[in-house]
Amino acid sequence: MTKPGAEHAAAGGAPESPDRSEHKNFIRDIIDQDLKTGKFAGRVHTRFPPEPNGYLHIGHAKSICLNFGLARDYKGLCNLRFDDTNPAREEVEYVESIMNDVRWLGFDWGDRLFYASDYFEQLFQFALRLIGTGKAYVCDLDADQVREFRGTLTEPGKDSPFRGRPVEENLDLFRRMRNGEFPDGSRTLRAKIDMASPNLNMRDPVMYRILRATHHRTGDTWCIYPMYDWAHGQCDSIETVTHSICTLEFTDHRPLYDWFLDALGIYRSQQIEFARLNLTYTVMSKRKLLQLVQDGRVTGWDDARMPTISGLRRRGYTPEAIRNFADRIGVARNESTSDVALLEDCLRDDLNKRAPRVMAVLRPLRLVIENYDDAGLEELDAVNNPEDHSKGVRKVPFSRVLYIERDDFRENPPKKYFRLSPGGEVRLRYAYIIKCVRVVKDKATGEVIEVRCTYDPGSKSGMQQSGRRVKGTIHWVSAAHALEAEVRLYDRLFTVEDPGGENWKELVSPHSLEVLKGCKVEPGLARVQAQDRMQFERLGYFCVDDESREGALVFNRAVTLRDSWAKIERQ
RNA sequence: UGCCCCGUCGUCUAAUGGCAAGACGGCAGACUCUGGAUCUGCUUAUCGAGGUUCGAAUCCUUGCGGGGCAGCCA
Repeated sequence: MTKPGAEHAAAGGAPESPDRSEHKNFIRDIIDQDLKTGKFAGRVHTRFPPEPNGYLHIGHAKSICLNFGLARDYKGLCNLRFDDTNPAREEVEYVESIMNDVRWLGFDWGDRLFYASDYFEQLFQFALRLIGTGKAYVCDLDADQVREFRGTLTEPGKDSPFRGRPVEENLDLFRRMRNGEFPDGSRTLRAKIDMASPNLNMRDPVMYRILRATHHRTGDTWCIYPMYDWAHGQCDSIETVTHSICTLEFTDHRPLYDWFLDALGIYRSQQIEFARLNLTYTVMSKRKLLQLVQDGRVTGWDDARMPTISGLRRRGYTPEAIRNFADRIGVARNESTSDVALLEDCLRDDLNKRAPRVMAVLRPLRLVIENYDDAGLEELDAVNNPEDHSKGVRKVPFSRVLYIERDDFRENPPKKYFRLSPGGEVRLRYAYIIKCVRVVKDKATGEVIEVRCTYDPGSKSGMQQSGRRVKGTIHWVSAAHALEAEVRLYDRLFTVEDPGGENWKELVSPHSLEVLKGCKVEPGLARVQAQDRMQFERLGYFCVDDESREGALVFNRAVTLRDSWAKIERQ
C-alpha cells in the first residue's frame, strides 16, 4: 500500500455534484404545469427554512434534497433561510451545524443565505399596514384568556373585548410594545379575521408577542418577536420564492398565509405540502432526539446511532447514499414510514462500488500453521476493490501465526457451515488452503484458545492448483503485524419498528452499541484519517471515528454486509 | 364530534380515464478465493358500497379506517 490513508480516503472525499433525480412526483407535476402556464414566468425558486433550535436529521435531508434538487433540476434557485423568530430556543451552535450539514450533503445556497430576522423591520412595517387598514389589533388578553376566547374544535370562539380598538390606539400601543413599555406577555398584536372560523388558525391568530430574550443575531434590539405564522409567508414573498414546500401539518395554515398576503397585496408563493419522513426503528422528532441527548442515552447529537445528519456522517454514511435514499423514497402526501433497510441498502450500494477492502479480525482466535516456517514471511497480493480494478492491489504480510475470527471456527460445526472445524479445510483469503489438525483449549474453561493447522504450499492464491477447491474462505491478519483497534458495532437504536407511544424511552435497544477492544486489523491501516471508510471483508462497512488516533485506532461499523449465513443460522 | 389531509404488494413510490409498474424486504436457485457483489425466478396490492363511463386505482357520492389542528412553538 503506497500511501496509507490516502487510498482509504477514496470514499470519504469532498461531495460530488449531486445527480439529477430520476423520479417524478406530484410536486414536479405541479411545477411542470406552472412552467407550462407561465405562472411564475418560468422561474423555479425554492427554499430550505430550518429553525436553528436543534440538529438536522434524515427527515430534513429529505426536504433539503427535495428543495435543492428541484432548483438543480429546473435550473432554478434554492435559498437557505433560518426561521429564527423565537430567540428563546435558538442558538448559533445550531446555525453552524445546519450550514455544515447542508454543505456536507452536497448543496450550495450561493449568496442566498437569509434569516427571518433579516426582515424584522420589514415585518414590523407590514404589521403597521395591517393595523392601518383595520386588519390587526392590539389585544390585552393574557395567554390563558386568549385560549378561553378561542373556543374549541367544535365550538366557535368569542371576540376579544379589545377587537374594536380604534386604529390610532392600535398604532400607538403597537409602537409602544416595540419600545418596551409593556411587560412580557401582557399584550399581543392579533390579526382580525374570524373568531368563528372552523379553521382555528383563522381565529384572530397572534402576530407578535412581547418577549425579552437576546436573539442570536439581533441581540436586544427587539422585545417583540413575530410568530412563525405571521413571518413565514412574508419571508417567502420577500424572497420571491415560487414554490414554498413544507410538511403536511401546515396545510391548515395555508389559508392564513394567503390571507396575510392578500391583505398586504404582495407577491404570493405557492405553498405545497408533502409528508414528512418517518423511519423504522428510530424516532425523528427534535424533542425526542434532544431528550436522548440530555438523558445521556446517546453521547450527543452526533452519536453514530442517531438519525441526525451528523450522526449518520459519524456512523459512516455518505452524502451520496443519503441523497440516493431521498430520491428512492419519493415524495407524496401519504403519511408513511420508510424501512430503514432501504437506507442501509443505499449505503451498501454506494460503498460496495467505492470502499477499499481490507482485512480485520474483530474477535481474534489464534491460529498457528505448524508446517509453515517459524521465521517465514510473505507479502501477498490482495485486491483493493473487486468492483473497481483500477484501485489495484496491496501487499499483506503472511506468517506462521495468524488471527482469525472466532466465528469462523466451530468445534462442532452445524450443517452447511463452510468455515473451519477440526479436520476440515478452508481457504485463507489471498493465501493458502489450511487444514485444522487440532485445537488447544484453556484447561480451566474448556474454551478453544488456539487452532493448530497445516497448510498446502501448492494452494497459494493465484496458482492454478488442479481442481483444488474448498467451500469456505475466511479472512485473517498476521499476528506479528496486526494493529490493535477498537471497533464500535452499532445496531438499530430501538428494539421495535415504531417506538412511538409513551414508553418510547424504554424501547432503546440495549444492543444498539457494542464496543470491541483488542481487534486486529491489517498494518496498512496505520495512518487512516477520521471519516475514511472501508469494507472489512466479510464483515461490513466501517468508518474511522473522529476519536481515532494513530496508535489508538477506532472504527465504527456503518452497516453489515448482507449475511446469508446469519439467516440460515437463525432458522 | 367542527375543519383539513390521506387510503395501491409486508414497506416506499409509479401508473395523470385505457395491460396495476419499479425499488426495498422475504423466499428459491445460479455463480463466487468476501456465505459480499452479480444474475435468475417466485411472492404479494388498488379499504368497502353505490354512481358516471365503452372503459375507473384515477372522476362523483357515501361509509369505514388512519393522521393533523384548540402555543404568546415552528
